[in-house]
Amino acid sequence: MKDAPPPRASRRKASTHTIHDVAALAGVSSITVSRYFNNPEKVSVAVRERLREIVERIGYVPSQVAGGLASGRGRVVCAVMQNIASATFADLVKGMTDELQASGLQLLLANAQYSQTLEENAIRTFVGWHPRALILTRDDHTPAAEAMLSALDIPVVEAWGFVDDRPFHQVGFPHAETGAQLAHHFLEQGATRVRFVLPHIGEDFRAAQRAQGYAATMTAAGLAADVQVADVEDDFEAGARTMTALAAAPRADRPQAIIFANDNMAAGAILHADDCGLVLPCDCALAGFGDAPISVRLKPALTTLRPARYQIGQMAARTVLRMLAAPQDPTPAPGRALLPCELIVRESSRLTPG
Amino acid sequence: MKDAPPPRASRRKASTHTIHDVAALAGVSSITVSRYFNNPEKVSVAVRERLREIVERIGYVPSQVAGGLASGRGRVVCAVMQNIASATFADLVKGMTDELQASGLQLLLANAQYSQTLEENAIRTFVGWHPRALILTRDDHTPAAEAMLSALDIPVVEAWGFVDDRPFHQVGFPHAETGAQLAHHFLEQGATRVRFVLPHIGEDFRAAQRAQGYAATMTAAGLAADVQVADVEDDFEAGARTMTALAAAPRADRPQAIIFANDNMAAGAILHADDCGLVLPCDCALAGFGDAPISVRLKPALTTLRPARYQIGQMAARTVLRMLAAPQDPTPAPGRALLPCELIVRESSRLTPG
DNA sequence: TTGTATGCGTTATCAG
DNA sequence: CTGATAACGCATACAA
Repeated sequence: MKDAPPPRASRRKASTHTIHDVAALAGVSSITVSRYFNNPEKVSVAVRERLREIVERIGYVPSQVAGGLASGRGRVVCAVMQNIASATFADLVKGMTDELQASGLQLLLANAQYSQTLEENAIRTFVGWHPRALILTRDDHTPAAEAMLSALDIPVVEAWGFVDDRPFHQVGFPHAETGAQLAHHFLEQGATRVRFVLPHIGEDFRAAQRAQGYAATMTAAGLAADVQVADVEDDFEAGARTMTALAAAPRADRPQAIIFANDNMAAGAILHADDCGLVLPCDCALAGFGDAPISVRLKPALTTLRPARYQIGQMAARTVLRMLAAPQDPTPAPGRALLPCELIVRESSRLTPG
Repeated sequence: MKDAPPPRASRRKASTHTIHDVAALAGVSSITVSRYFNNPEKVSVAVRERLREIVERIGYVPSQVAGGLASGRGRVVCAVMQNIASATFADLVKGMTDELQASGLQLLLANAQYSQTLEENAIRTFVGWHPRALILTRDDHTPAAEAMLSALDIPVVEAWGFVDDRPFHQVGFPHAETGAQLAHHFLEQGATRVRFVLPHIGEDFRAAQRAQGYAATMTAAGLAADVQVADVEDDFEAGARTMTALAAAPRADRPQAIIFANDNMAAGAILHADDCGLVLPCDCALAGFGDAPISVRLKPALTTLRPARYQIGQMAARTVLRMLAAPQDPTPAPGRALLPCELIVRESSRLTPG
């Protein structure tokens, strides 16, 4: 038989109320307070009202940390983005938070800057938070990341892209196809020389996918694929330089149309064309990607593709919610949500016959 | 004397490794594993190496939830933003995450859409996460929110603005002053009729602060303050309509210069001026706010103010880190970091004499 | 340098 | 409808 251990110094932080404080004030046990928050209907109306008043008065808020530990299911969803400084990021995040908030789920964000390694690090960090679900924004991960994902045993959504044969939910659109779409748009108008301009030393692998779709379409049509990579970081400047170079080239060598990997490059081109003595779209037809707010205001207005950014974020979150609400389905078939990426035809892409 | 209670069903989730699994595999006690993560130097090199191998092999990641609960200090910093869809949001968030990440702190974000009530809700939610610090992006809160903030007893940073006599750390710049700065810019050129155009039914209270600074300057100069509010949501459209109205007004009634509350409105105006038969800046000088990437490319290039967005996010995070690193200072004087908001003078604001 | 005992604030289980 | 008890996974205090 052991002696009673000596009392130890307590580490209670006096500054915060606990469920026990509320229980004591109400003259009930703490589990009743727990139920008041999680299953109010299982608490009598009288007690409920008393608790409501006390909680209100002392400003008690249940600890997500303790609750998450005890229940084994925290209220956290994690998302790894690729470019936290882009408009795409903002719209996706808004879509996700708007949708998750109502369910009391907290979104944790990380930035991978288009890097597989940074994505792996982010996932590793997130694992420590025991999230209920994970939202990723690419479909090619490091082997280590793939291993963690399958070991996690939680819903995983790959948003923004849309590919086949993945073990995870897909919410987005096929990027290569959008490149093909723009190529077709020009081929249908009779173009034979169409160029694709990628941003500087490509971090953005989606842009590269669009370029591939373009190239495949050109090749299939028996035409030459002409993919160029910008030599400056700034997208506007890159577009402007493309125009300068175009004006300097002999007319016969010029492409009849240029597809820019994003609207910023195209805008830079349009705003600089006049300085180069080029008249758009006569001297060269243009298209972009992303439907930036400014694009419709440019002269000529920019033809572009409009991805459903907000809706993709929203749908990714909905997919998560659906999976969490569903009964314990062991390995459900991954959901596939194909969201629109609409071709917006404006003046800039009108090809001059001949 | 009571009977031994019957054994209860365990709720262990088999799917995740714990610190005990690692300890068992290494033949040490679990506290040693805990130390390996938190104070590696207190563990012998031999054990350290063994643990490193095991952790790597089974892919163990410490639970932030359990750790946070046990230590009473989770690795969380919370931030309430005002407009999650804006470029400002993206830059601020990037500055904060870049800075916090190295310290292993996780940033939790919420969106308040310029609403005090939504901010209060967000703070209430965050309280449940027991964050180490809180970053806000306004300085006027509801009484309830103020009450929670003082009860929290953690560092609170108010970022983006910069006001006096607040109990919390300030990181940003005084917005009213920037409005005054633009007003002066035109007054110094001899302007007497300067207009300020606010975006539609103002959610953005910062824009209103800039307008106040403008108005005060005009009044002080003995001139009339002329603040107009856009009648459409879309900023580009609002700017365009401003030009249309300007062209329709008799020349003598026209302002000599217009300050737009943001660059998007100014861009809309510049892109539409030609359609109205207006020549800028001769017919009217223009200025904006925010230094959008496109602004320098416009014809004429747009005069604007360039707030140090990324640096404000970074400095807000640094302030948090500094406070957390500092010893238990009970109520330190709030820090005050005044970050630059630079006037970028370009062609659009050149006033035509006479 | 390592281990033991205890508690963080909440919820799951089982009993009334 | 309510309550007693034992986890949840880890870190702190203290002892060896």
